[in-house]
Amino acid sequence: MGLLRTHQIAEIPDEPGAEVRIAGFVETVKEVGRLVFVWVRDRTGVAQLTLKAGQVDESLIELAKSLNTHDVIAATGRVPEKRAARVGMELIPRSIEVLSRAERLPIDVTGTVQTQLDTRLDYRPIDLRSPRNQAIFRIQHSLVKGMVEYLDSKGFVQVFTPCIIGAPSESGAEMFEIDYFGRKAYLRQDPQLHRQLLMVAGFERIYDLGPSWRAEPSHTPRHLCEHRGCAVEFSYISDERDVMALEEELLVAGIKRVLEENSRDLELLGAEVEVPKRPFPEVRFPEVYRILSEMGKEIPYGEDLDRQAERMLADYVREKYGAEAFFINRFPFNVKPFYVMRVDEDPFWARSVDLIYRGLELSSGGQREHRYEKIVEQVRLKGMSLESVSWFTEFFRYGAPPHGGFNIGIERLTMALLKLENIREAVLFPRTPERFLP
RNA sequence: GCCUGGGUAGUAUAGCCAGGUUAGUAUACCGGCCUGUCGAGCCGGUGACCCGGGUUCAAAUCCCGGCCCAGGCGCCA
Repeated sequence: MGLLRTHQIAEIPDEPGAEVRIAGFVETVKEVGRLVFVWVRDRTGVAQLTLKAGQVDESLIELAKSLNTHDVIAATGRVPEKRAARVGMELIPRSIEVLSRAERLPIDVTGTVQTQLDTRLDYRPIDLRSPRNQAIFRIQHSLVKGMVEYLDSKGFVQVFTPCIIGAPSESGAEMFEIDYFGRKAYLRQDPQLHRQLLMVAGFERIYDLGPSWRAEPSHTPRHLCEHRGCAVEFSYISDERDVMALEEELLVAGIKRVLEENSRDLELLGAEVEVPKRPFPEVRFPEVYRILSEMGKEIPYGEDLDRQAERMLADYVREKYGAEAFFINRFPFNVKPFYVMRVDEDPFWARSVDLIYRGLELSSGGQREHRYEKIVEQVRLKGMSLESVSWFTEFFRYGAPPHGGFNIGIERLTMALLKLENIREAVLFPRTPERFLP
């Protein structure tokens, strides 16, 4: 592929005498006496060019000595009779072509001196050259691929729902306001409501892979202003347990793909990954209050969990079930948005489910209310004006199947899977309250 | 948004509390030595106290203001 090179570095044949042309970034130039070693890295690995006086032209040795770290070069050479380089493949070069010169790098991408995340993000395209960073995104790719393959196998259709919406009707989080031809519009904070409208439309099984935006000035290692989600919605469920079962299988499918395809990347990152055992444990409200109380944490009846409570529940589940992934079900309706389905027999509680993995909230979801009168009632209970959400609610007058879904945060999942210390490591170009460049 | 901590060469850090030598170290970079390096080694060199104001004989160090960063909480994916 491509005429500039004949081989990617990992594909160089282990045949003495074979001539190949490779290209990549210069990783290091080392002079040992009159010997010169040049390490070249492409996305597949490292090769060493070995320049020995008498074996290659003097002018080539001079050129090699003049190379800078991260110059981009192409080199033609042959595989030596006896390979001495431990770093990877070795070539005796016949020619070296400098494709692009590099100034001294502003950050260390080798890991010899750890650069702080914020500085690395200032120079993100260069930071991303490190094998470690590339491993993160290859793994993320496999995760998403595994999930998509699973959904496809179950007949789900990938759809694209709007990112610009005309009314700030979803729950809680602040939205980014934009100028829409002189009118106010908003960037979605979740594809939630449009997914539901596709259930009204009779699509039955869909997923939307796309961005969401939160205008919250969150200063934590697990929040972004822009993140991606794998948002799933499907119809004809009997209750929220069907949603949980699907979510379990989805997560397992993604993680299995990573284990199948990324063993070297996982090793490079020192990440320990296991496929979570199914079924995932479930803890329910109001028992959650009792569990926490026994652990010494009092949350008033009917109130939401805080971060500490979430972590304590994760500890509880790990100890009791040995599980890293679990569900929290039946949240109090008063802490959830208007569209969730309440439990008919005890409407204080909602069929609303969070998925926690390695102590981190990966998704919210559950069964949605599909009965028009109930939706209207819940809008009123939330103190919202029916008018503000009628663009959504009105369609439920014309028939809607029972349905549910969830939205798994891709960056959160990547972060938890690889035990990254900061979610910004799991995004190419993170958007946080302080940063929207590069 | 509230709270806490921080800002010293390209990068990462020591020094600050207890103000006073040429601001130390690692790495990067430049030059030199070395014919098998692979975190190469050895020798030499370049290079820094976030900005503004104040206290003081003297400020990287103490005080005030600003800007920037990180983390905790809240919100959540």
